[in-house]
Amino acid sequence: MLDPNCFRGELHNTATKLKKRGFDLDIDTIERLEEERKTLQVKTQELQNLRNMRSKAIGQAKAKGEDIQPLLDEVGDLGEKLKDSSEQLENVQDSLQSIILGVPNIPHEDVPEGNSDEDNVEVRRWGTPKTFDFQVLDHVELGEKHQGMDFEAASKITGSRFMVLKSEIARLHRAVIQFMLNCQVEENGYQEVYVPAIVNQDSLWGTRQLPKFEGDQFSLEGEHGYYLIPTAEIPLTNLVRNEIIDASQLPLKFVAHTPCFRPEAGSYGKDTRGMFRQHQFEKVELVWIVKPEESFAALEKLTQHAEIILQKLNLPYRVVTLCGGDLGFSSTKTYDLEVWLPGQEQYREVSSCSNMLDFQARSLQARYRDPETGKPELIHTLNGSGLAAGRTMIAVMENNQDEQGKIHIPEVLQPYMNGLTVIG
RNA sequence: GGAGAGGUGGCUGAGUGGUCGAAAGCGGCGGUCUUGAAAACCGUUGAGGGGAAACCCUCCCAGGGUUCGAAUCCCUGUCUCUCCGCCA
Repeated sequence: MLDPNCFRGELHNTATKLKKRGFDLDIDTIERLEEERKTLQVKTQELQNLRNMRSKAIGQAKAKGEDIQPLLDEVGDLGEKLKDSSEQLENVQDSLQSIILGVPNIPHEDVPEGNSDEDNVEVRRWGTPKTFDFQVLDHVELGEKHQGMDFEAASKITGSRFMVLKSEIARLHRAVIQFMLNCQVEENGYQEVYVPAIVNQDSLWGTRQLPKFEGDQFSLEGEHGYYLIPTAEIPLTNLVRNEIIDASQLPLKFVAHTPCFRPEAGSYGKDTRGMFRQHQFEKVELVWIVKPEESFAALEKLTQHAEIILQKLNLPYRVVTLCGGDLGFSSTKTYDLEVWLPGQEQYREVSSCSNMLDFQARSLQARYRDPETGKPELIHTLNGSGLAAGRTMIAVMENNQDEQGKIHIPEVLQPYMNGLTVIG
């Protein structure tokens, strides 16, 4: 959530900045509620002060053995008034809060104008899409050719948007994950973390999937109010919830491999073919916890760390900056990595790297102690996929096929395939 | 799953319904002493919020309740620990 001060003196400025992402701030309502809040809060606190003083006086009188009855009479209807006032205050604060919780992060000034992914701006390209002098197969055809993908089995076992992988393809999938994880741990200095794939509501509030995006998670039956994670960003970022971190510990760089679960509501008819968009998929996630002044430099590094994976796999890709309208709720700036898929003849998303500034940290109450002032300050959080495993595997399959439909294993993956160089 | 014990500041750990936001110790910071350091000694040191300000409010796991007044009493939840059972 945004700093409450964004809704006081800064209100009009905030509203202007939010327009970039197509968000309309209800200025009039906020101004009215703020006014009421101020009056009621001052009044309530005065009454509390009065109560505290009276109670104290009663305590002192009793200690001296004096008669406290006159003092008790004096209290009168103070309790009623206080209750009344604090209830009103609570109502106003709830109204304000529910507005504020629905307000997304302010886009960074670098973020391009625009409404949809068509307005995203390409930053750079790496590699050149190979030209094939034969009819390329997409990953579904390749997978079925090698008896490595069984979508019918998956829909029998569960339903649509699930998959069964077998044999070398299943192993290739695992190889991609191991490779990515090892690379981030051994070469880029990440701390490997194993986390729960089921989280409680507090964690979802912390990273702001709740209250606004309840429908984007699978919730579990039972009295716990648990959810399946749509991304490891949630458990990883919540590691620092309610913590005051020593400045010397920063930056924290976490990497984890987890399954991710997404209902994909609202994407009917989109990417229905193959394993591009699934209800369950594997992902290696990168999360940084940094000092505020370091977060934009961190975003560049984090993005590079995701890119290195694609480079080592020799997969052509491009990097785009998301425009205001395409930006995620909590992000101030996001780079998407899009890998070339010969089967679709287009660049498709395999990673999304975002700087959340203090937007999540505020609801997480995640802070560090500033050595200068000795005071706790909100940290900044960042996250990015490094990378989505299934989509990366698709790209490996499609980009490394030959005329016979054989899949050539990239060198860096061969050690994870027991030395296998080609499938088929 | 059954039985019991507990959750207090950065940490350990006291706390009788009434100046308790909380003793003490450790740690941190500042100082005295020292050529320097250590030791010793002295001082200081929780978080969040409101208000133009003086100053005030809230917070002792969470949420309710009792009371003029709750860290302290009651209820519910939650987590941790110990024992038993079960188990990968």
